Amino acid sequence: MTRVLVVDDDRQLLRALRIALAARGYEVVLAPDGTTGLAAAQHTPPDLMIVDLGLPDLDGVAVVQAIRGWSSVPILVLSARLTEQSKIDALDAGADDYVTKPFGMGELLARIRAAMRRTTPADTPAVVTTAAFSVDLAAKRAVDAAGSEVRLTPTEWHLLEMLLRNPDRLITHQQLLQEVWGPRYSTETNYLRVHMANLRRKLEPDPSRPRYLRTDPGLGYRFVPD
Amino acid sequence: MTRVLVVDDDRQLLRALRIALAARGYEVVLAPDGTTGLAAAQHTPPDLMIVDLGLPDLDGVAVVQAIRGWSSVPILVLSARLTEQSKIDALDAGADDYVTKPFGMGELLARIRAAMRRTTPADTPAVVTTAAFSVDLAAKRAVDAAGSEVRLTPTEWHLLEMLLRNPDRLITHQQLLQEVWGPRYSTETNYLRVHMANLRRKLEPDPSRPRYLRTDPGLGYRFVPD
DNA sequence: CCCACGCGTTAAGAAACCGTCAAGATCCGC
DNA sequence: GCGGATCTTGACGGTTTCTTAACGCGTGGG
Repeated sequence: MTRVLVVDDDRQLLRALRIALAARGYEVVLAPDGTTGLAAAQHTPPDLMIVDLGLPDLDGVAVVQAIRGWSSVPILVLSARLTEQSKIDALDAGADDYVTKPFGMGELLARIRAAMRRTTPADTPAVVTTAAFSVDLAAKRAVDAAGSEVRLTPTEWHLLEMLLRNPDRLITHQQLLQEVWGPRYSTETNYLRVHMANLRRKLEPDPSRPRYLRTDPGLGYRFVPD
Repeated sequence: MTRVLVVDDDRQLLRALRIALAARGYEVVLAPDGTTGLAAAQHTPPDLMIVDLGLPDLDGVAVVQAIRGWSSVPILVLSARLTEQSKIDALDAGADDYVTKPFGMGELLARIRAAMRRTTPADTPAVVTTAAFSVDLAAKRAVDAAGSEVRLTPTEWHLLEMLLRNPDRLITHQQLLQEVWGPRYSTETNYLRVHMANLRRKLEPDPSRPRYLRTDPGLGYRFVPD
């Protein structure tokens, strides 16, 4: 899922953006000031950032420069400032686009789509490797220890991704079912057993004795790295 | 030198742009209408395009769509129109940015720099060769193993380019549909099946058993090099 | 000891998806 | 306008994937 980080101190705008973006299937992370925004960008790297120029602590341009020091994530700058120079400064600091308040939500969403469209190339490796298999979550590619390709179905990818993104952490039946099948299926633990068995058959050295995809009886599953 | 193609019918604006861009070291090509602009884009492929929405012959959106059929050159749209929908349409047609008239020359230049900054670093090899075919993405030329030329349609080029630029990497249905047909078509997986079949018939040694353009059922397609 | 329960395993039918084809519709140059 | 190329659209059968149900196994409690 595409993650969007919004850095803005206008609570009303934050709320509107969260609703509009979530409705389009984006994952939304909010930050009320520059410091929090920079921390969030490091902690949970977003696929796109929206930054207000008028922040309470740092200047928006400073935030853009700080991000550009280590990331090439698309940045969309918002501002109520009308001067041309502020636009030039923001764009030359490394912003990808500049939108003047007030703006229409439809336009902002279209600009987000335009920015996302440009960032397909091999950016995030997102590779998890163990002694028995190696999985590239971004490329949706899995290979076993011998190096031959392993084919996984959509459901298997979805399950595996949740587990691999949370190494050593228990993921409950409910969490898995809600994420993969939706909120109505939180009791169908049958599905989990079947698909986990398929995953193990494809990835575990000894499927009947899982080494990496472990069961926590009565609770859920977890991925245990080497 | 960076070549900029400006498509606009406002003589005064053309003149101002030519002077301002030339002063910054850009090579400038001017076109007074959409037809001339499209011809110029084919004849002398620019590194960036500036297109006015209100052209005498074609709609600017149509020009953007036509360009996007075979090229991913950055496109900056100019317009005096104020409606939000016209911005959304232009951006979704494949434009990279939208600037409302009247605008400051400094802002336009900053937006040009921002657009150029995004494209320059990630230049992928323009020629992809396998045992069965060889494709020159820049020259839009494909030849089979025997060396005879293969004719591909604009849609086929667009699809093939996305796959070839991301070897071994899965490209989802959504990504392909959004890139080639626009965000409104993200459910028309029918299109993909038809055009992928055509591509395979033209490029694969055994089209019914794809070796290079592979299907990941339920997910998307990927290009697997030798 | 027996039973209830959760888990892993398997297999078969249902559903979704894919490749293929061909008939319109549309767009293009001439 | 005309004719060719390209794209859209709908239908069909084959394949993959998902769902569903049944069974075996081990554990722990009665």
